[in-house]
Amino acid sequence: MEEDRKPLRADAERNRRRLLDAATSIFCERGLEVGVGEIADRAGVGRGTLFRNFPSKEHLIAAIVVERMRQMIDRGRGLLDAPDAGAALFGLLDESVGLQQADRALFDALDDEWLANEEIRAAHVELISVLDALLVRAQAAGAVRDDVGAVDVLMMVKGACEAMRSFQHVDPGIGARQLDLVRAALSANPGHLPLRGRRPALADLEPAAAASAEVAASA
Amino acid sequence: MEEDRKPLRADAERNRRRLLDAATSIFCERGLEVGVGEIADRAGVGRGTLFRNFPSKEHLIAAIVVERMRQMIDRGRGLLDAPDAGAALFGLLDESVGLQQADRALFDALDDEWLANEEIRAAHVELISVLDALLVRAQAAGAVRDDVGAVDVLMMVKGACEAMRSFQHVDPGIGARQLDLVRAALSANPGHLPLRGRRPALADLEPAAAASAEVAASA
DNA sequence: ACCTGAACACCGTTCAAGT
DNA sequence: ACCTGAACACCGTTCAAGT
Repeated sequence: MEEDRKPLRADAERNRRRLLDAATSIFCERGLEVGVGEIADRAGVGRGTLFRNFPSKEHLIAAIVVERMRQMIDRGRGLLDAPDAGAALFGLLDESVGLQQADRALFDALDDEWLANEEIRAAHVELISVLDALLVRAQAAGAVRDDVGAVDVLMMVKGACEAMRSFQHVDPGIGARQLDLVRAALSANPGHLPLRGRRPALADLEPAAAASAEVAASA
Repeated sequence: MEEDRKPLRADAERNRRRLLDAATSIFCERGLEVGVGEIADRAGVGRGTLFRNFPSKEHLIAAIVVERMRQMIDRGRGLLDAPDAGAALFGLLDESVGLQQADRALFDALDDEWLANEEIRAAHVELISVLDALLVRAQAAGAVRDDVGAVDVLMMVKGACEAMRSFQHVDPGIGARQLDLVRAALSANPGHLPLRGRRPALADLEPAAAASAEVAASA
């Protein structure tokens, strides 16, 4: 579950970092569709080296996304014993959205298919479990309604990020505003109507059983 | 502002429809990255015909998105004189999310760059103005808080759609649940904290002044 | 072990020839 | 006017040769 990969030769490790850094800055500047050639150039390595470290362009992007998620995870862990549980949870969400605003289109890259990626799913599970810990504390403190789960929260935040991405050029404050709406939805406010469906559980995030079931059904 | 294009020869018009239909079903079945060749084949036309009707693959996708948005716009107009203003607004949102769930990844395709597309921006403006009309009625009826605008609502719905796209395979009910959270955020509930930023206005959706300003700044 | 860049394959797009 | 499909250009990926 931790951040160790099989150890690489010193120069290989350095190249991996250079590629990650070059890709991060280029993607943030100009979006996800810049060519891999340019990335290899900026990193100062050959095209082949990129594909030695990352099986495909998508895997490279995934690695960057995982780094971003790890930042959130670490920050979340640091907030686990903050005095004000509600402020801790919403503070993390604010920071996440802020991070997203600085970059451009990275967090967004998390559709169906990306969850097939082993690393991304692992990071997702970790992130949700940290979020869950923060959420439970906030609920115990009476700052958040009891009928929501960490997956609900993550979904709303991802939604806010996505929405922000579309409209931040027309209103840079839209991210913070959307987050305030998320907060309103999650507040422990009497008079809230009950939610449809059931409270999502951590166990739901297992390997893509849906996909294999679908294949079986079509046979 | 209306749905008339310069009239085409009968066979051309028929080919355009065939391409739109073929693309819609193929994209829904297998996602946005299927080749244009396959679409032309299913439509029963040559590759070149596709590019005669749509300047690029992106424009083809945009045309489909516009059709979807027009469906929402028409449905919204039909709800303008419904007796229960609150139910009308949230009913439309529910239908929109349902539509999204049936398809796969179409509505989602609305990032920054897409708004540069003239047709999409026009449809967006229309959609928001209908949403605004429904929203104002719902607010007058006391069903929705007064400090939100149509853009806020659209952002939250787009967020819910996006979130749903990531997790509907693990929990098909997530869309309805997210919408209930949106409803909770928008409800006229005393005890809601004030929102950061200002209430977005319709006038904000003007041509991409941000982009040209950016270009000017870099000179 | 790892690096390199020329070569390959694939796919969006164009265009000369046809109706 | 519009259609067609072979040809082009571009970009992700591979691999034989090098260190």
